[in-house]
Amino acid sequence: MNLKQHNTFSPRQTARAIGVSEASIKRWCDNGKLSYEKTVGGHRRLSLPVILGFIQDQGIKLRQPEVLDLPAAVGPGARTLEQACDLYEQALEQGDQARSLQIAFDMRLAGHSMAVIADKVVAPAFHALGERWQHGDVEVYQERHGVEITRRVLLRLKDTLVPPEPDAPSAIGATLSGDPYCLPGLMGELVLLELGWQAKFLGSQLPHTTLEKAVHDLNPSVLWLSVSSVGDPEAFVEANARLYALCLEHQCALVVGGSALTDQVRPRIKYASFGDSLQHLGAFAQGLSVYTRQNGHGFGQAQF
Amino acid sequence: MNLKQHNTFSPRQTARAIGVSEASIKRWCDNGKLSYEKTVGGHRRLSLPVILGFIQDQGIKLRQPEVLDLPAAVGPGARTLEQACDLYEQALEQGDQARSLQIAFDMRLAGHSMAVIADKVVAPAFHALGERWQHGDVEVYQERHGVEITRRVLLRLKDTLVPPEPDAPSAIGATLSGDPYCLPGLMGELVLLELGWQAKFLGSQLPHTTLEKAVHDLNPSVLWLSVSSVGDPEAFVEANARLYALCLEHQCALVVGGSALTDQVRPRIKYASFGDSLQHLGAFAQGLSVYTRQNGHGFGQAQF
DNA sequence: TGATATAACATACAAATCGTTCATTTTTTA
DNA sequence: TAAAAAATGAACGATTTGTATGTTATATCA
Repeated sequence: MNLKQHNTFSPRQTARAIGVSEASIKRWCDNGKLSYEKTVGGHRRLSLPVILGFIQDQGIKLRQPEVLDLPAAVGPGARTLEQACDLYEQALEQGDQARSLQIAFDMRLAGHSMAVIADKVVAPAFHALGERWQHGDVEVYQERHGVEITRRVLLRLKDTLVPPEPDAPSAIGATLSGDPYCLPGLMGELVLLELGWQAKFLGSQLPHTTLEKAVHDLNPSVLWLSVSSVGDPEAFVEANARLYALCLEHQCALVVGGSALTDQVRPRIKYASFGDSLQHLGAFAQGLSVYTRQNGHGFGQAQF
Repeated sequence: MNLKQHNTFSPRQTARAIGVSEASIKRWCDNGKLSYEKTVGGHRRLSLPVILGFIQDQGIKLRQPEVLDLPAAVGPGARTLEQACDLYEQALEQGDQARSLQIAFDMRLAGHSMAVIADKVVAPAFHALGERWQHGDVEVYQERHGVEITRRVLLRLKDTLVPPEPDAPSAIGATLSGDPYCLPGLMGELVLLELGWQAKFLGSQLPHTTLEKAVHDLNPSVLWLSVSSVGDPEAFVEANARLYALCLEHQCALVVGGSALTDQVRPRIKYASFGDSLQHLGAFAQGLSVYTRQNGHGFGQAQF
């Protein structure tokens, strides 16, 4: 934390807030358009009144006003994934979509994969939100709004991915009836898209019968099931067994994962791969596509 | 990596997209035909809503939509709203997101309001999809995937709207417990945004108690409830009564609408306004903001 | 305190935009 | 139809902007 420098900002922070490049800020400082002070080492420090006066004079918009509200919490974005998670949770709690988006983009710029962002930032942020709800610090509407916000953030992130090749392997994902949680499924789509797959998240609460139809019609290489909630365990196990058999028949790998697959349920279900996290899903998909590239199309699934 | 967060465009990009010379764009800016913002150094920046509004007013068409990150034509354009609805339904059935997006943008560029697109294209397309499902022509997974696709289309459409002013009246929307249909709520958000409101769709399946908290915390001028499905009618009537009372207290207009409000249910619920369609919601919001503008802030709701 | 990672410095460079002028095309007017 | 007016497109050097580089300052942590 940088607590010594209240109310002064680095060129980078200022640049982020205004929405221009760092170089421009420095130029304007040197031109005299922006007044500033120097540290003993020669670093520029800008005061809040100066920045606000500047944007008033020039008629510019503050693209990220929150950057100036929280000087301690910014820099090139959050340094660590944990910090990013905290900030993201905070942004969701405040219903601040712009800030949520910025945090997510910062992580992207820092080079983190979709899987890491999903596993280390988004998922734990919601976990923390749930904890705070149990303690009465957070209302349900805040959590739900957070889901809406995150959905939009994820779709924005999707636009940063290169579109898959037409001949890329395809995957479809869904949650089964009784499981209304759509975010893990959506994040799964992003993870697979990032790896070059043609991934489609079909939606949540799909009856297993229609998923069978989907496998039959779309003939994907992978079917991933996100399981965040299991309504009736017996029905789930039954649905899983039928899906597994169908996938075998269609040379499709069935991947399951999610927080609801506890030690009691997991032994009873069948799958080609099980993943605790989205990173697992990504790793499996990557291994699979390497395998098929080496051996041509059509692969068994006993190997996995 | 393309990580642009603010979609503003330079005169050159705008020129390429419209198919005119860069000089013309600059002239139109200086003539006041195109509103724009200036950077500190005097470079012009144009926003997407401004550009789209301009081409609507002038009756020109986008030669190269892809320059503005808009969907390029991939099939026949629709002439009428009915045609668009048919094509949209077809695209959903095929799980073709690009096509859905293009149809929606065609309508948008043709000058149709969000409310009209929602009422005349999206809603009837899903109605038709439901009909075809009953006849066994369409699977559940296709309808669900259509919901996912439409969610993304709506989000993209949102980018074509002018961002609300900070002092604009605010509205929050949601669906109550037992109602998982989120699309009408989302479309409501777009309709209100188009009219200049600060609108937030909080999500679906919200318990009425947390909505009461939300009204208390966020203090909106309007709470709109989308009702596409009513689980327990008694509970719904009870929740509605409590929300109505709370809204009265907070000078907040309660607007309800949705296909589940049949003649049997409607007489039993209380509201400031009832709407069969999103056009109704828009009309009510517009009337309300005119009224408040004339009479200052703080308005009763008996008038509505 | 000292080692290490991150951020800021100064500088240079490439790309895009600015304002302006002028030739060309299109539209309006006589 | 011909002339006048208006709109458009292209070109120019000057300016602004963003990115990349190697070096120095600051912050963090043991």
